[in-house]
Amino acid sequence: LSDGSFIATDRPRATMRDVAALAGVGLKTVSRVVNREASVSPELVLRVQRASAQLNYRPNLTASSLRRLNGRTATIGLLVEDIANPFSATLFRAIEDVARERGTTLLAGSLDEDGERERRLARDLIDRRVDGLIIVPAGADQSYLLDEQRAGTGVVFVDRPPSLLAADAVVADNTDGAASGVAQLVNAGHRRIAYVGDFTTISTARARFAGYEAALKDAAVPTADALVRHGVHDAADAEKAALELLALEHPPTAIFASQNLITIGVLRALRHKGQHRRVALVGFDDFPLADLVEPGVTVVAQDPATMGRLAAETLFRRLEGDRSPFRELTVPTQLLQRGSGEIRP
Amino acid sequence: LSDGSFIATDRPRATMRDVAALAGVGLKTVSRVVNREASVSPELVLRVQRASAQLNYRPNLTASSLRRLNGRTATIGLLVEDIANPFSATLFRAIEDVARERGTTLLAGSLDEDGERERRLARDLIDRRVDGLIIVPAGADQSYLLDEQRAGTGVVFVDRPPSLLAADAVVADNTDGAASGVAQLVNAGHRRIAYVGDFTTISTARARFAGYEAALKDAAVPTADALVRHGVHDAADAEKAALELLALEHPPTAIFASQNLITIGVLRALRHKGQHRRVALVGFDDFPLADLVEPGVTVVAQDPATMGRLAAETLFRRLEGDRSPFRELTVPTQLLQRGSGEIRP
DNA sequence: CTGAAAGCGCTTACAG
DNA sequence: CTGAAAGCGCTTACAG
Repeated sequence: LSDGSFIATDRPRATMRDVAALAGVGLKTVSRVVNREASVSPELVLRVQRASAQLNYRPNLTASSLRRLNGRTATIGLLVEDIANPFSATLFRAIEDVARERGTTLLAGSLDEDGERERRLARDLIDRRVDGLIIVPAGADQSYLLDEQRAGTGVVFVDRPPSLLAADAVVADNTDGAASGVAQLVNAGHRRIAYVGDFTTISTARARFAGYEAALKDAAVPTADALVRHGVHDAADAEKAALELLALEHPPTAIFASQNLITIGVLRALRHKGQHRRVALVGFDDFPLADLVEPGVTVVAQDPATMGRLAAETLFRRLEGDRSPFRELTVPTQLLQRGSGEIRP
Repeated sequence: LSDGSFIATDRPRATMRDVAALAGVGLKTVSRVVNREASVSPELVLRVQRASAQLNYRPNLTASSLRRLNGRTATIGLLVEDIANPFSATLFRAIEDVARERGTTLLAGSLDEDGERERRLARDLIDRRVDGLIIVPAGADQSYLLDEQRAGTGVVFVDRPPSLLAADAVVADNTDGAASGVAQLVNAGHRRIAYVGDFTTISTARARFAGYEAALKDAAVPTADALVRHGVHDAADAEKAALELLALEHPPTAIFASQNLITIGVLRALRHKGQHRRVALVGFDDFPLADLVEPGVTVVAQDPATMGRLAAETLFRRLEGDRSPFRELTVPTQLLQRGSGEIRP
């Protein structure tokens, strides 16, 4: 064990050639042993393994994939909104578990709703020759990936479908799910139901707003522009928007929030105003501890673990040669009644 | 836009050679343009760019790093406990932000406290020739990385220091932080303070337990084995352990939890038994919504964003040639009093 | 069962 | 300013 000073021998890494020389065999024999090809005599296998261990040899995967016929790197890329968001983190973990079974490693990045960054990071992953990409798209146009698809890279979208590109996608039942959440509020007796949602450039935000409108229409509840807030993206925005709604002359008696951070922000505003037991709240997308606050937060729960698993399985099927038509898989949501959505006006 | 059928031209990807041929220049000239080397005539630059665009050329980063002298791949590897845990996810995001400024991409994996998996995944990342590794170690021996360090790979540990290996590390002030949390409970008047903590194989769990013991000793409060539960790793374990503690003949009047999932599990048990306003609770590591439950959960908050940033900055300094002695950076924790820790016996 | 030669897509070292 | 040759560490295609 060192005394803490920096170790910098910069001892060069042993190559296959070095192992071959030490073992007294040809380069190709070392390659066979490393790749566990059967046809090597036990004695040579042993000599190669000894030399490998002695030199602490580690194969260079990037070099091997260069010459390999299929060019596969056993790497896939994942682009999400923000890895620090629990939805994205759960997606990552589910995809990681599927990838691990295939000996595949994940490159990942956060897009922060920036379409330009999406293109830049996707290009970066392509330049590293990932076998496939799983993307929560931020931009409004994914046609830049067409040539990539043609070159054989697997491309699967998750959470949001692609625009201007045909590809596989795994999404939640955003419209129906949102409608079920709003219907819950209607059934509790509410008529003044506010909507606090994300940028309308985001397809899921549009779909959820459509569900909100549909549920109101179904119940013959008139919509009111004053109760609708688009373009709210994080918890701080949402808290502000909710405070404004509560300050209206005719404030809402219930609020529907289009994603987890918005729900949390609205919740903070309700707490701040002491209205959390009086104004009903339903959020889209579940979040940790939603059941432990008082009252518990009623949510339309998505299933990000299933969405991630399905996206990864779809990608690997494509990489294994599946050429069937593209599919859009819809993962059901589930209304979890915990109290906040059952408050009556 | 396609009709939804699978596109599979498998049009081969254009290479630098193809671009050179189409532009009517030498291979090296294309390389110069791609790498933005100055000494190319404007006319040739234009021809190369036209040909590149026409062929939808994308450079192969793995091929370029192969021949490049420093062998750098502009990729770093991150191994955490579980990317779905908010602590790990925040760490990832902070490291990602530093890496992005350096044009570097992240490969990441979850270890689930499995030392064998740590070695396997670390080897996998090494075989992909990452420039550096940032690791939350799961195993009890990181000496397997010594040859890697010598070969020039940057290795930085975060959250937990390495064992049997000298390397840079960024950690929280686990012992002092835990002691401050337990001191809060002592100051509120408690004498029967339980400890619910993780596996003692985890160095941070040991350090936090040491803080618990030190705070009790400082206050001349005798320790009681019946009030100490080690080996609790997730929320379900913690809920069970807390229920057992509450069922003791002389149950604790306060509980100290050694990490975020344990705190949440203990909280569930207290709720379940209707004891959350009677039994005090302090947790190590903050978590979302800890301030929104009632009473708010008093925690010893870590700063995973700062820890991740410092770890990444340390790694990049090493990659840029810093040869100073290894350092262990300690990031302070902060006691956040929210109510649960201020409950009196 | 084994290995020498060629080549993957690029950068390096060198010559013009 | 430009490009032909050699080589990075490996796999392929082939010959023995």
